[in-house]
Formats: sequence, structure tokens, C-alpha cells
Amino acid sequence: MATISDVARLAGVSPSTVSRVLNQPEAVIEAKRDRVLTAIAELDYRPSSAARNLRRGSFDTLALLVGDIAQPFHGALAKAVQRAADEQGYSVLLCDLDHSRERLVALLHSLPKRGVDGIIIATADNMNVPPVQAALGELLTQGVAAICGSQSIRSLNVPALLTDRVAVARDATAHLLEQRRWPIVFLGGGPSTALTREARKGYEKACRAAGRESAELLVADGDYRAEAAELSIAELLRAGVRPQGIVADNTPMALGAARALASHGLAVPSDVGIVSCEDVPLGEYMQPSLSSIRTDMDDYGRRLVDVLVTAIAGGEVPARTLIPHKLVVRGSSS
Amino acid sequence: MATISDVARLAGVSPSTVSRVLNQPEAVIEAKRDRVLTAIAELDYRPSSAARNLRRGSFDTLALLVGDIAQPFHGALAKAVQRAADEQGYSVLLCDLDHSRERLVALLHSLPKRGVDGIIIATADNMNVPPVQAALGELLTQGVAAICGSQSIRSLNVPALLTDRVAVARDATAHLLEQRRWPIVFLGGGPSTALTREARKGYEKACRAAGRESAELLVADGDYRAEAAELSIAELLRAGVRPQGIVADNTPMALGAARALASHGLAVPSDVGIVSCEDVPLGEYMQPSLSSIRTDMDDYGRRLVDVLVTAIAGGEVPARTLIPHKLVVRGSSS
DNA sequence: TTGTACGCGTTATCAT
DNA sequence: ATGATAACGCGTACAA
Repeated sequence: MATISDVARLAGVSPSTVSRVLNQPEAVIEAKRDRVLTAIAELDYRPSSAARNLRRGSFDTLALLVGDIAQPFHGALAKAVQRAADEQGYSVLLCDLDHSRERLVALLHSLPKRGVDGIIIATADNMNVPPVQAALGELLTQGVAAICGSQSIRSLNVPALLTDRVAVARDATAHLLEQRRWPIVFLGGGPSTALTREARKGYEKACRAAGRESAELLVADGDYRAEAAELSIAELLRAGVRPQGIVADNTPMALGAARALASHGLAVPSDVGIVSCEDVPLGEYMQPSLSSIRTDMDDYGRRLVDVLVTAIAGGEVPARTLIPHKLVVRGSSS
Repeated sequence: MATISDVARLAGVSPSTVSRVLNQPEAVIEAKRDRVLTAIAELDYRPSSAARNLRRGSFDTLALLVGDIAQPFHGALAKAVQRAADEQGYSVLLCDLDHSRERLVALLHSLPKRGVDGIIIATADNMNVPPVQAALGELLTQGVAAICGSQSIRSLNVPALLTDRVAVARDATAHLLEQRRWPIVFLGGGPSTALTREARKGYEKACRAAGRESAELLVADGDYRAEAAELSIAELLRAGVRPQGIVADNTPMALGAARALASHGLAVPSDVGIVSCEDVPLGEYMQPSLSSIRTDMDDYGRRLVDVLVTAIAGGEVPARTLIPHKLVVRGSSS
């Protein structure tokens, strides 16, 4: 493992000159610069990140915290983030929260000394609770930048980049309403999560715009998981409800709902239309292919990284950025 | 940010003693150890990973290289690996190869100085080509440990942990044969990849064991992607072939095949049975739910990390570990 | 424009 | 059992 001194010796210059060639090339006269670069190539020298990190106090590393990396949406997000980070010269530390709040708090506590410049938090789990806010606040004071995907954090200066979840659910619902499907069930993640509350608001908005009464609305709790969604919809069906449309807040719930419908002999899309508020890579290949609200993941990943990198550099960043979305109509609703 | 000296001062000892309390507690007398621990808690001191890394030359970090993190199987793998690594005190650097050989080579080249102790390579793309082998060999000489999921690397001492792909495909095929389905198509990733060659061997083995002639076998190339698989199967159908079973080497291809069948009016499982050689989290919730060969991901992740950590520590590790698999029969084949 | 000297925070060696 | 000291490899004031 060649060090900077080895390069310096071979090039006949001092270590600081080598360092300059790497960090401010224009400050070194061309002849010497070339000698140094040759020596670097010769020895296949690459600076030790450890030494560099210690000296500079930065790490060229971002942490990506996701609720559950095994979920297809998060996988797609991780891919986009990793690629964008790579383009900016950053590595990505993957942290799976497994939907555990304890784990989130523990991570927020341990990350500052794990060597990351910034973190991206992408979980649907509610972060507006005291322990999380406290841990996040402390992380910020330690000089680690943070941004949030999918939710805003109250009372803390953490930029958020997210889709307008009210609009997303509204568009999904409106699409089914246009087809004169009724009743329509909103399948969310339970009343406690702030995220579902927004989506539910969008659902209600669309229904009211179509002239429906509050009493007619149907809300089911699928806990963001396929299993729970299946049970929840099955229960509804057993109770005699006959929905013609389902708006699922994420894809696993849409699949769970589809299975419940199938076991009750209901066909998609002829009997019931389904739309997911979240697009996933294989959605097109599910059967029937899944109508969903799509956001451009490459763009999303790039924006997340851009904002975070700007924040790390101490630049000004918008407190809240809305990511565009659009409806993709597929077989489950047509 | 408290440093080790701050702690030492507060506890009235030398920095060395603080370091010892952290690294070999039994070497410090209890009274002093307590004072130090109190001071640590008081200041919320956590050692700087950068300094520690520089001094020790190790990083408590593993890199996970995956072919495509957006694919559900890789997501599940990443989750398992991350969890296991966490249990052992390691962080995980996520590197998405995006199926690019150039990217793989570039990563193998840059990872040694990015601060990782070891790497896990989990890609179906063939690694037995000179540029990859050379880059990997060089990485090993730089003191970075490496292990491989899903394929062995010839002529290099890289331990592999994988399922017996011949047996996996054989079991999948045999399952369809038992139901007297014939002909059966093997849907793989093209003749060039070593992985598919193994799976294909298993398919042929099962067919021959059932008394089928080589001339009757059907092999299609789906390039491991849903789109290509759909085209490939559609072409077969247009050519007049009427398979009663499909063995897909991975899940996206199984979904692609299912869609091709559907557009030709063929029903799964009544007309055609499908089995995937790879189990994914939502497989149970696809429609019809997908029969597949399952490996315990938690176990797999743990084994990968265990072996890698052992290798990092300089311990003896088996050159090749077979991970058990079992058939999970679901709706697509019953 | 270049080199010298120092320090980032930790741990290993050595002496006590 | 503990403390002083040096060194890990790099970047940067400062001096030249």
C-alpha cells in the first residue's frame, strides 16, 4: 500500500506537493504535477480514506435509512440513491430500520461517530415522536446533515423531499371514480401514522368532489403489509361490503387486497378496480398489472442526494420539496 | 464532540487508560474503570471511527455488491446481510452493480481505499472473466477479504456460499413433472452465464430421470429480466409450442412468462404450471401465488457475514458452502 | 511555488 | 496496573 510519502519520494518532491496535486492541482507547476501524477500511476497510489477522514473531519459517505429494504419500493429508492451518491463521489451506508423505532433511535445515536456526513431517512413510520426528534436533533448538533424522504419533521430543521400524498391519493381515487366505481375503499396503514392520514385526506377529497357523503366512505387498515391488508379486506367482504374500487397506500397492501378479492371470487378489474399509491419496478408484471402512482425514482434519488450534499456543504436548501407524480393506468383498473 | 483526552481529564487518568477501558476492560482496576465509564457517560463520549480506523487499519465495515438492489431477491438479501452485519458490529456499504461489469471492476479497484474490511459479492453476472478476476485478485492482495454469493470463482481463493443450483432447478422441474406436465420450458438467462448453465443442467437431469429425450427439451432465454422473458415465451407460443410447465431461473422472468401466457389465453396453473428458482418476499402475494425454491434469507445473510468476518480475522473458512433450499408449492403449480 | 512542521484522535509499545 | 510516547497517513498553516 503506497502512501503519499512513497509517491513524493518517487517524484522527487515533498508530500505536501503530492497532496496539492490531489487537492488543488492548479497550485502546482505543470512539470512537477506531471511527475507526481506519473508516480501516482506507477505506484497505483490512492489516498487512505481513514487518514483523509481523520484530517478533514468528513467522510464522503451518506447513510440511507429505510423502513424495510426488502420492500420493492425501498429497493428502487436505494438503487437511485446509491447511483446518485456515486456520481457525486459519495458512498452509501445501508441501514435497515425493520420498522423499529428503537433501531431508528439507536442508529441516530450511533451514526455521528460511524463516519457519515449526512443521512437520508426514508421510512413511512412516524418520526414525529419525542425520542426520535430528540435523537435527530442531537445528531444535527453533531454536524451530521439530515434530510427526510416521505415525511416532514415538525419542530426541527430537516428538509423534506416528498410527494404530495394528499394529491397522490386524490388522483388515485379520482381515477376509480371516473370509472363510476363505488364504493371505494381506502386501504391505509392505520390511523396512528401521519402519512396515512394525509393519503386518507386525499381520498376523502376526491370522494367529496364526486358528491359522496362522509358516511359512505370506507377506510380499512392494512398496516402497510400484505398479510394485514388481506385480512382487513377479507373482513370487509365477509361483512357484506361489496367495494368496486380499492385505493391502497402501498403495493404490498394492494397485493394483499387482490388476494382477498380473489378468494371471494371477485375479479380485478371487472368487479373491483385497484390502484396503488406507490409504483414498484415489477408492478407492470403483476397480474393483473398494477395501476399506480408513479414518481421518477432516478430523479428522486438524485434530488435527495443533491439536497443532502448541498446541506453538508453548508448551503441553503428548501425546507420542503414536492416530487412530481403521475398516474400510470394498468390492468388492475381498466 | 468529546475526545478521549476529555474523558481522561474528567476521570483523572491518562488517555491510554481510557483506551484500555474500551478495548481490554479487564486490564484496568475496577475503581478506575468505573470512574472512566462514568466520565464517558457524562460526556456522551464515543470514539472517533476515523481515528480508530487510521490507527488500527480496519474499518468495521463490509461492502455488499449486488447485481441490482431493486430486484426483490437482492432486497431480501441486503436486509439479511445488513442485520447480520449489525449484530457483529459491522456497517454495510451498499454498492449496486446495475449488472455492469465495468462498474464491478471499478468498484473492486476503488474499494480497498474506501475503507472496508471485506466484501460480499452477490451477482448472477458471470465473474469468471479475466478483468474481474484480476481486479478481485488485486483487491485480495491489498488485505481486503472477499466472499461470493451465488457463484464460485475459479482460480482464486474466494469462498463461495451458494445454493446447489443444479439441485434447485432439478427439484423445481421434478415438481412439475410429478404433475405429468409436459412439455416443460426452462427459462434461463442465456447460454453465456455460468449460473444458468448449472440450472439448466438440473432441468435436464430431472427430465432425463423422467424418461424424456434430449430432443424434447425446451430452453428459452429470458436474460433474467421480466421483459425479455415475456418476449421469449411469447415467441415460443407463436411458434406453436404449448408448454404445460415453466421453470424460471428467477422471479422477474417467472412474472414475464406469466404475462406472455395470459396474453395467449393460457391459464396458470390449469394450463401451465410455473415454478421460480428464487423465492421473494411478495411471491406468496402474486397472482397466482408463485411456487418457488426457497432459501432461508436470515440464515443465508448470517452465514455470509460469519464467513466473511472469520476470513477478515484470518481464520480458516470453507471454500464452498452449500445453502439448503426447499420447494414451496403455491398457486402457480397446484 | 514549494517544503517543513504540526496535529487530527486513537492505539500499541515501552517503561515504570 | 498505568502513563508517556510514538505513529497511523494526510492536509494545511507558515515559512522560505
